[in-house]
Amino acid sequence: MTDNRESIYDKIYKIVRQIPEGKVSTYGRIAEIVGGKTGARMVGYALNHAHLDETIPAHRVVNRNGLLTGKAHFHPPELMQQLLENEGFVVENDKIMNFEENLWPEI
DNA sequence: ACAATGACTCCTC
DNA sequence: TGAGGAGCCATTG
Repeated sequence: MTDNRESIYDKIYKIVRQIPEGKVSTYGRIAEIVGGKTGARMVGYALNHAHLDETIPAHRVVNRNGLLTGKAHFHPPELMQQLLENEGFVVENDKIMNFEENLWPEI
């Protein structure tokens, strides 16, 4: 927010935007990439503001279980699952089944 | 400055 | 196996 370096949100947005199509990532993973003291909660908090930016594929970010925890914040909530399924993901019971195979970044 | 909240994660029962 | 509580960092009132 302040002019101090890039806010953690800026970093998080950058990372999320770098997620290639057909891939997904987790909050904790992004937090690790961002480094610093940023925690998984901050990633989710940042994405909460991200919904204002269409360039941020927030639907590709799920919790470590692959569960669509943030689907309720979409317009409509089903949009998240739709987008994921549209990219070739198998979403069942609000959970991505093959997210581990398409997890990003590649370890 | 303090307390409360949140799209998380981990540990324990 | 499933449910509950604590820890975690940053933002907001």
